[in-house]
Amino acid sequence: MPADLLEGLNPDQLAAVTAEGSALVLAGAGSGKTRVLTTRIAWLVQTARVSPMGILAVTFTNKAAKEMLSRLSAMLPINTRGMWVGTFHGLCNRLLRAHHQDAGLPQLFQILDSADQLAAIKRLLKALNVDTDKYEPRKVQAFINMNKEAGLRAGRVEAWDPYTRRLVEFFAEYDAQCNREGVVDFAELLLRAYELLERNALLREHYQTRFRHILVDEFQDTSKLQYAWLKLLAGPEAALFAVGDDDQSIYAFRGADVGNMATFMRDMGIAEPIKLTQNYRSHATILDAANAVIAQNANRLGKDLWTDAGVGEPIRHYQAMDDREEAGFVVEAIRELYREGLAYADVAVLYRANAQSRAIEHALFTAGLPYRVYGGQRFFERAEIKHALAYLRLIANPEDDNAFLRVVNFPARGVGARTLEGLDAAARQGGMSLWQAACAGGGKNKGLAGFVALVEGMRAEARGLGLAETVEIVLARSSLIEHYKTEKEGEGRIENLNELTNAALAFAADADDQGLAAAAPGTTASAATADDPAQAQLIAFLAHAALEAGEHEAGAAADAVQLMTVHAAKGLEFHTVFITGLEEGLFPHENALTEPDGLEEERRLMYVALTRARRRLFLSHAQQRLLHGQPRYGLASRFLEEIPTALVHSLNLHRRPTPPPPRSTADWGGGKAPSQPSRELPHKIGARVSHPRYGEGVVSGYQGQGAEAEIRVAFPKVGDKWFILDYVKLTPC
DNA sequence: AACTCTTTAGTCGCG
DNA sequence: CTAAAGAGTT
Repeated sequence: MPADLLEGLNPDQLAAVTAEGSALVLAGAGSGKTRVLTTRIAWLVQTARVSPMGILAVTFTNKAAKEMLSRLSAMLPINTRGMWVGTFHGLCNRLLRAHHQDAGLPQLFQILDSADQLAAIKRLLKALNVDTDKYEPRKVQAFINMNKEAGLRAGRVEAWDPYTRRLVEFFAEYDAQCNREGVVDFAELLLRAYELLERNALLREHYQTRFRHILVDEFQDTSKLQYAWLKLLAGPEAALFAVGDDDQSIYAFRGADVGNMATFMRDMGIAEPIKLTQNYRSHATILDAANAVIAQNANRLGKDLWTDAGVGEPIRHYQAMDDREEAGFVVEAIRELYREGLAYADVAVLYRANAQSRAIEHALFTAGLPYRVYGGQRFFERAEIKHALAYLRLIANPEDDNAFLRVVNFPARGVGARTLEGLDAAARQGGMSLWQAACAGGGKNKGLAGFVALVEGMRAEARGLGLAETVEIVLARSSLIEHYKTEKEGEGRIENLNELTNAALAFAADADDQGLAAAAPGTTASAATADDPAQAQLIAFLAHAALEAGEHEAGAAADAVQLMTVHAAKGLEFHTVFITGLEEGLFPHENALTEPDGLEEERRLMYVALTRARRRLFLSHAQQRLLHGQPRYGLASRFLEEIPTALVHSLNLHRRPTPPPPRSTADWGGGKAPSQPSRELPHKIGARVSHPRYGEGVVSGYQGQGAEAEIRVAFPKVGDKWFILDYVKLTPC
C-alpha cells in the first residue's frame, strides 16, 4: 500500500513527502504542491508515524482546505476525523470556542467580518465625537488590523506623534467595545488564539504534545503573527512542514511576510529547502518567459522551472489602440479558439485591476459569449443576507449592538436618527446594550417597541427549533421579503434570501454528517455542551457565514470564459490565458511603485499570471485606456520587455508603429515619460463647452498644475464652477 | 422618515 | 465613469 502511495513521484517530491522532521519545500508553480502535501499526510498516517489526531494542516482558503480533505479521503481508507485541517482563522476559531473561558470570551462569541468591523469602528468614533475627516474610519480600521496582525495590542504600539497616539486610543477603545459586546474580528481571532497558547502553559503543552506534525500551505503568505502561532503550537518537538513559493508572494500589502521563509530555515536549522522545480502544467515557452521575468527580481531564494512537456507554441502579443480594441481582440481570439474546439471554460482573461473587467465584459456580452466574473460580492456579504443574519444574531444574542443597529429600522418602522440618539445616550449612561436600553425605555417610541416585540417573538418561536426553521421564521416575520418586493430589482435579493434557507439546510446536514465536531467550526466540545444545541448550531452557522463568505457561487458549472484579477487567479490553471492591460502604471501598477518592494511584488504578480497558462498565452496592452472616464496613455509594460523576444510573436506586424498619443492629459509614464511640459489647454478661454450635468457654459479660466489643474466654466444657470481637469468631461459645442 | 441630489474616491483582497 | 456615502430637501 505505501508503495502505491509514493508511486509516480519525482525524486524531489519523494524527498519532500518522506522528509523526517521539519522541512521547507520551495514548490514552484505547477510542481505538484498539493499532491505533495496530501501524500505526505497520507504517508505519515500509513507508516504509523502519527495518528490522524496528531496532524494539523493549515491552508489560506477554505477552498484549499476542502480540496485537501477530499483528496485525502480519496487516498486513504481511514477517516480524516480527528485531524485538524482548515484555515488559520477556522482553526483559531475552533481553538477559541473550545477554550473560550481561558481566552476570556463568552461561550457564544460572534465574529465580525470586515464590514461589521468597519461599522463598529464608525459607531465608536461617533460615540467619541471624533472628526471622521481627520480620522477616516477605514484608516482606523487598517491601523488596528495592521497592529493586531503584527501581534501588538494597543498598549504596545509605539506612537511618536499626536496623530498616532490618537489612533492608539481608538484601538484601545475599540477593543474595549468588542470585549463588552463579546465580538471578535478576524485579526482578533488570530491574536487571541496566539495569546491563549502563550499565556496558558497547560493548554500549550497539551496541544504541543498532541500535534506531532504541522503542515502549512502557501507559507510565503503567512504573516509574522501566524508564523509565531505556528511555532508556539509546534513547540520544540513537532515537525513543521512548510510549503511555499517566494516567487508567488503577492500579498505583502495585507501583511504577508516572505521573510518568514528565511526565518523558518534559521529557526529550524534547515540548510537547504527542498526545491520542486519540475513543472507539470505548462509548455517550455511559457516557463521560459516566466523564468526570465522573475529572474529580474533580486530578493529570491532562487529556482528555475523546467518541463519535459515540449516547447509548445509561441506567446502572442497584441498591441491595441485602446481598451475597447483590446477587448475586441480578446473576443475574436476566443471565438477562433472555440471554433478550434476549445471550451470557453478553458479560457481565462486576467487583468490587474477589477475596473478593467468592464470593457472586456462589454465586448463578451455584445458578442454573445458566455462569461463569468470572479470576485465581487460574495453571498454572505450581500446586504439582504447581512440583514437576515442580523436578525439571526439577535436571536442568538439580542445584546449584539452591531446587529441591532443594522436592522432596528430595516425594513423601515419609524425608528429614526433621533430615537437612536436617545437610545444610545441611555445605553451609555446605564452601561448597557442598546437592546437593554430599548427594553427599559420601552413604549416611548412605537417603532422601537414594535422592534423589541418582533425580535422577542422570533426568539420565542425559534426556541428549540432547528437552524433552517429558524431562518424561515426570520424570513417570515422580518418582512424583509415583502420589503424587497416593493423595490425594483429586488427579485435577485429575494432569491438570495430564499437561498439562505438552503444554505442553512446544507450546513445542518453537513454538521450531522460529520458528527458534532468536524464541520461546524464552532461546535467543539464546549459549544456542544451548551444548554441548547439549537443555539449552538445557530452560533456555528453565524461563524460559518463570517468565515466562509464565498462558496455560494451560482452558475459555476456552466461553460463560460473566466474573468478575474491576477490575484484571484493564483492557484488556478487554464489551457489558454489572456493577460491584458500590460501597461506601465497599470501593470506594474503606479501605486505599487511608491512602496519599497512594490516593483518586485508586481513582478511576482506577473510571474503568477504567466504560470497560469498550460498551453497558450496571449499578452496585450492598449495605448490608450479609459480610466475613471478619462483617457490615459500608457507605454508598454516593462514586463513585456523582460520576456525574451524569441518567445513572443507579435500580432501587430501588419500595423504601422502607431504615432505618439495626441495629448497627454495625465503624465504617467512610470518614470519613463519626458519631463512634463506645460500642459496644453484642452479648451480656450471663452470657448463654449457642454457639461453632462450642467449643460452649456463658457470656459472662464484655469488654475493649478499637473493633476490638480482645474478649469473654470461659467454656466448661465448655476454660475461659475471649478472642475478637476483630469476628470471633467467637457465637449466643445 | 424617506427621498433626491451632491460629493467623493477609485490596486490587489483571504478570513 | 460609477458606486456609495453624505448632505439637503420634502
